[in-house]
Amino acid sequence: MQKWQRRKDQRPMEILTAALGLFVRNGFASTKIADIAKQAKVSKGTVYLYFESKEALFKQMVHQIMVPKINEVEEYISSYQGSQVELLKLVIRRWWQTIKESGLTGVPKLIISEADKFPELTQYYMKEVIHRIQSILISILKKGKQLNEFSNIEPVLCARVIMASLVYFSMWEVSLKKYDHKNMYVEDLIEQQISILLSGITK
Amino acid sequence: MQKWQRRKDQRPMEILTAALGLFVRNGFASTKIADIAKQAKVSKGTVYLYFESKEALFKQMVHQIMVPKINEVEEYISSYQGSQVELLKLVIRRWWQTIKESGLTGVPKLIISEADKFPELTQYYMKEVIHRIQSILISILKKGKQLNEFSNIEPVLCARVIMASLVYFSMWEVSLKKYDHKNMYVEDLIEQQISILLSGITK
Amino acid sequence: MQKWQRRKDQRPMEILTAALGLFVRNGFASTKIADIAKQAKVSKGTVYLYFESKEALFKQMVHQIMVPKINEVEEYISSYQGSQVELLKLVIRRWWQTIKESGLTGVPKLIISEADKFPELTQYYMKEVIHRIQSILISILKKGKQLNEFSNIEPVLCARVIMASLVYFSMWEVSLKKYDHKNMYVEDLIEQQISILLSGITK
Amino acid sequence: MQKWQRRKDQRPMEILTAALGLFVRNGFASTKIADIAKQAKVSKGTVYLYFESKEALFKQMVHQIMVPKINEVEEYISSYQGSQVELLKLVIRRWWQTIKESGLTGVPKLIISEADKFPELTQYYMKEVIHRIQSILISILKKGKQLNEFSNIEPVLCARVIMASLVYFSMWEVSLKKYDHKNMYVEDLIEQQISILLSGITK
DNA sequence: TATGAATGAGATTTCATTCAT
DNA sequence: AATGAATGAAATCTCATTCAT
Repeated sequence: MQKWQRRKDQRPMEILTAALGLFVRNGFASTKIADIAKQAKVSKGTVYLYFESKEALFKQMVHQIMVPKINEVEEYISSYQGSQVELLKLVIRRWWQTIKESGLTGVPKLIISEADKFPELTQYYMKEVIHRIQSILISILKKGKQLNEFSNIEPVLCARVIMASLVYFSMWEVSLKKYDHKNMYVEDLIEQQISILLSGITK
Repeated sequence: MQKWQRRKDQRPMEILTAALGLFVRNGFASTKIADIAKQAKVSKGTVYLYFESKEALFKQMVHQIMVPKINEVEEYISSYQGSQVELLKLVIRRWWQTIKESGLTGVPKLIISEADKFPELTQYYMKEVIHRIQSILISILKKGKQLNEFSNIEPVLCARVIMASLVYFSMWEVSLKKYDHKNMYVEDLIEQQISILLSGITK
Repeated sequence: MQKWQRRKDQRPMEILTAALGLFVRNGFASTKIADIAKQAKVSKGTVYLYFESKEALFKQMVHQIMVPKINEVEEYISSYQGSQVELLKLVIRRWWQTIKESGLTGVPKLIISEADKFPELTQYYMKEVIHRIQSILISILKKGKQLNEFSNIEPVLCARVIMASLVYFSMWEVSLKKYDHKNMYVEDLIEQQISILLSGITK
Repeated sequence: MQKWQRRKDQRPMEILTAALGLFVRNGFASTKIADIAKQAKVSKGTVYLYFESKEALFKQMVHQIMVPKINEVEEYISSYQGSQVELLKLVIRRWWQTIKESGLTGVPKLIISEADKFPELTQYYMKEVIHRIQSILISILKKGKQLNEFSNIEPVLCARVIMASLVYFSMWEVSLKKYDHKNMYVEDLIEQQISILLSGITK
């Protein structure tokens, strides 16, 4: 009884975790409920015990797996004291660190791949993840400009340029890395990005 | 009022063009042959007259639509005379211009989404598109370093950072743009990217 | 003009001959009009110029290819003068010889395979081929019995037993021979059959 | 009023049995999965639950339905004590009896019709059925010759002549019988065959 | 609660037949 | 008369979902 109860509590997340990996690798349409069940070591029927449909499972997966992580960076950042230059470095490194530790590296690829199939989800993701990180970056850039730490850049555009490569790196990690002829690491790419960003490449 | 017309020469490309749009929007698995046929204004049977299977159609689409465009940037660049700084700007702007004019904006999204389903295609794309553009960037960066135009950056990593945002922008254009709360243009983002890249943001 | 006219006359039989080979090998349903057209070195459209449908083509094939051969054995036999024992041998050998020379070895297999798909055709074949040969055999056997050449056999049953192996041999030739571990010839089997039969039924 | 029942163990054989009847009547290509499903009183999907494809179903049908019957005649025969003449009669009668009781009358027609579509299956059938029965016949004929029961026949050829009519009779039963103008029985034909054979080969 | 056998709607694919050229 | 591109009805096969066990 006790054991079953515990299972009942854990099962949904086990299924969602299994689903995430498969959805990232194969996309929504190509991922079969049978595969998810197998990966989660339950039967197909059990998946339907916890989730109404494949679409509902997908949506809940994105929500439940992302929600608890969204505030993390924000909280970490807001408590920080120091120069905007250091803060900018911190945010960039922290994004990758968090996304990787949480096993969410594949989420951006998934959102971009399935955007038009799940518009509300995409809007949610844009609003709650992308735009919030961008806001953080914009506020750092604006403050840095005021404090004369940064040159005359356009914070809104600049924040998007920074996000662009960060999001791309996570997609590259799950999708193209294995087909790349060079053995590279996202960490190195991010450091290079920080370096270019902060110091510029022209003399 | 004819039931149909004989247009053996035009059909295949019309089908491929219809397919590209749908594959980019919906992905491989969610795109139905019936949709492609409808979009190309032919019957389902006609699609199979020119392509062996849905997979074969997908592969030919990527090949036939990409191959004629690959050399374009390369040729344009190789004929250029001027400073490496100007050349770098040129390459970046030209990439976007070419990809947009050719209607290939959606290809990167497609490749990343379907990478594991079509490994040979992904390798082909990496080798013939991504790595070739990267090589061009690397050679510009190396030459610029030698000529003292650029500071002490690492050309290989730097080229990838540049590619990262460029590739991301094209994915954003076809996938996330419509869900973005701000009305932005890739052209502006690219100019900002060039600006940051060339001048740096720290004083 | 003249040449075309000649073609117009020959085409139907060329198509029927091509069809016979393919129908025998692959059966009715698995034989494609495209295959027949290819084999006959015409286009699909041309097949429909001469035959209303695939079924009509099949029926005409059986009729036109068989009709001119049916009377041959009968005529040959009826003109023969000699003992019934010799006549019996003659009929048996002649059946195989005729069927082989006419390229009709595959017809029995075809009729048996497609009997229920083409009942009228099967009835026609039974009536015009099988039963007529059987009648010849029966009349020989009866006469032989009267003339005391043969022992006390039942002509009707005996004729069918003879036919059984003859028909089987032609099916074996086109269907199983190539999968047989021993390299055998129908001619030898027929001689053995004749030998058993005659020592079995002659006094 | 239940929508369906769980009958994992019985389903496969029910489907195979349904398939055998339809394949024998209509051939491989003309038999639709929908027909088999209907006959077996399951849905199309259920057929694919137990069999990978139509071809796989066909192959398994031939194997599973034939294998358990193959040894039956052999065992029955090997335990027999008596003269070779009696044994020969026994084998011939037993073949028909077994094939009929097992509902396998249609298998020879099927094999001959589809031989070239399923070469491995045909080889299997030749090796495991036809050649084994032939071996039994050959050994009886040889032994009978040694024991001076039989005249100077060629056992190998003779065995094939015997098989020829036996196999033909089973094809006739399922295919041509209903189009025959005389109402005959295989049993009578077999007795006639035995009668001719034995007076033909016994001394 | 958990299972996985059974279903059936809908996808891909085939191919006899038509008809513009 | 001849062609073969185009069609669409019908086949095979897939898989999300249901429900008897």
